[in-house]
Amino acid sequence: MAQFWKPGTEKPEARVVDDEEGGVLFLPGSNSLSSSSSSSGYGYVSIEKQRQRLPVYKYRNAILYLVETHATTIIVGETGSGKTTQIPQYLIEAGWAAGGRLIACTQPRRLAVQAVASRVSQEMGVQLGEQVGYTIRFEDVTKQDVTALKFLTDGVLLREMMADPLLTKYSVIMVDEAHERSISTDILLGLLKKIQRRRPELRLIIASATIEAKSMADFFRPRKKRREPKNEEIGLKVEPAILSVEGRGFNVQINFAEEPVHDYVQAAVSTVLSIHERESTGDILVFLTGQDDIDAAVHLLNEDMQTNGKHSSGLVILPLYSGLPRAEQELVFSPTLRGKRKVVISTNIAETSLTLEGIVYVVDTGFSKQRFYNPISDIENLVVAPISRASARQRAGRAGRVRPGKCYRLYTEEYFLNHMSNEGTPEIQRSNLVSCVIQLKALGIDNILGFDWPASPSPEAMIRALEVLYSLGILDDDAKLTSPTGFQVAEIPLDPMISKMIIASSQLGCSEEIITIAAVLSVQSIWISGRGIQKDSDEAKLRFAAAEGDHVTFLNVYKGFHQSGKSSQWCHKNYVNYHAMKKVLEVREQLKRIAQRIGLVLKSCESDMQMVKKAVTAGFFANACRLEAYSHNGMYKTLRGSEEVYVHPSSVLFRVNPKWVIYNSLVSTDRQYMRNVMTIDPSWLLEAAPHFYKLQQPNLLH
DNA sequence: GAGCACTGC
Repeated sequence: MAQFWKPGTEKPEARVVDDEEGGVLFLPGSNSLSSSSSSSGYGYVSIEKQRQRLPVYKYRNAILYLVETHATTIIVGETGSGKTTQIPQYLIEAGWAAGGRLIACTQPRRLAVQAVASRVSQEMGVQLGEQVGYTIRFEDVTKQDVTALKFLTDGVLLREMMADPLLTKYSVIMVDEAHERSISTDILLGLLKKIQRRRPELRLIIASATIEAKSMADFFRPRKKRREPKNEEIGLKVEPAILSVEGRGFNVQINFAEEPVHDYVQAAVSTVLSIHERESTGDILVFLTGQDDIDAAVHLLNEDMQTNGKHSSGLVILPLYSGLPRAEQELVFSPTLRGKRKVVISTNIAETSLTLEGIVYVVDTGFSKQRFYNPISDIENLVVAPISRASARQRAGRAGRVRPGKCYRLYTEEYFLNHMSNEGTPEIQRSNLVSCVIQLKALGIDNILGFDWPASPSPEAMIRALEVLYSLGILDDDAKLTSPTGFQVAEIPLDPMISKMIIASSQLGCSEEIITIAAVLSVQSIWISGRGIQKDSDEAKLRFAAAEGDHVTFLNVYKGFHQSGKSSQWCHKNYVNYHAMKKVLEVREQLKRIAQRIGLVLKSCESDMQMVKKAVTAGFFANACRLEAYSHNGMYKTLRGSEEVYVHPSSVLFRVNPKWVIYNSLVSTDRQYMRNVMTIDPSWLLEAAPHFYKLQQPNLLH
């Protein structure tokens, strides 16, 4: 059997080990770290002890061995295993950051990056931003030549590849939460596999919470034809290694519905009441699909408390979704008072992004809202759809964080076993691909259809993305990035249609204004909304409303905000979201820096809104619509696909219904609503995209 | 007169 080096400060030597089993090594609890050797005080020992109690600790040597001897190591670790905070430290201790090299650990979310980096720097007893640092958009807390371990979002690592396509400064890259299969994780995995061929010494660690490790291993296993002789030469195994680390969650008892449930909101409410009546103390977490469902459930529970107080007294009912104002969101983290039971009614935000302590009961309706993309109509839709078994397990796990818990699934076991999919569809197969195609093109990957994806998007979606980018003048006849437009668009971290609008504004002399509009469009909403203040906020909005539509209205709001000295009171008074405006300022500054770097002209057109509108049209001509001549209910048809659409009631052009408009995006509910709408002169469409309109349908614009 | 699951550069 293999011999192991003593963990310590020296980098382990590469060694070839007889391993007939084929790469998978499982080695529980046989090693010990000489922990006392470097203890320098009580606090340090205590942290060291804590570290050793984590389940991942007993795999320390096994993990280091696998990383040393395998190009790719896949680690399946349940929540609480400690993999995210410990493995990067093991790598440092083993010398992977020696000689000025860097260790990277990616996360899908900004908050996770900050939290983990801060935790790890504490454990190592170093100042955050020195040896341990992090990088997220707008924030680079690292120090050149000092930082050895860097946490970052996978999106930031993708951006870094544009400057350094082989990521040469990294010796090990750990991709965490790979099971979530976000678009940027999937692109990153595809690219890292490519990098491995050019940089055989690079080590990858793919960390995932679910057992789909096998399909991940299949992905990273090189095709038989082109075996990697280079790797074999340096004693590296190309076969990915897989290692499982148990978690530290408590047992969760699963209860299924006996019969299929018809009204899941009502069923969720009854389940909460019966838990409250029959079960011992402990908070309840309910998973619903969206704001509508959640408000309805909150209402039903409150009603019950009033009419039937006996059953529901002592319940503290708290909604939770991302659109909720920050202060209300934070209520879910406040400790439960004695004799009270907290009921958090949440969207999927509590499945991954937020972790609630004290949850003992989970009610899982089996549904969530998911994005789907139709490449034929080029429309993204948000639909309520059944979750996957992996999601259901994740939801149930939320009940076992503090003590053994219970999960109530509002669907039958038969349904769970025979009708739920094992894993959800990866995001890349449910999305518009324009941004992702641009990123790959910018990295010199021209054959998009032949790219080795962890999960391939449909050819229809890829072709549609190529068409859209061609019509925007970003790709040429050979599907290569155009110069300079295509290369400039790739540098701007926004949807290509918005980037195109910015580039056009540089030529039209209104880039200051357009960059403001781009920044506003990239935040969720700059308005404060909510029940009870609707009328007031609508009235406030009218103070800024421009006849040209929402885009120019945004300019008015920004101007007012700027003149007020960026005051939060001004925002409050005008029903404008102060946090959103601060984000607008940040994005705006970043866009200005990028614009200057790629040679755009920063210039204001003062009050010439015609230029602003032409620039918007240059990016969004494909979203042009005409009011139906005999329509009395404000029905529009898109010029491109004759889809029936309406102005969204939140738009300043609602009920104004000008004949010609373009929109920024569509939301589909019972109708398709255009969000962020602007009036246009139809002749601009031919000007902006002659090939797109004139050639297609010559009589369209009359 | 309606609504935005969740991220990210």
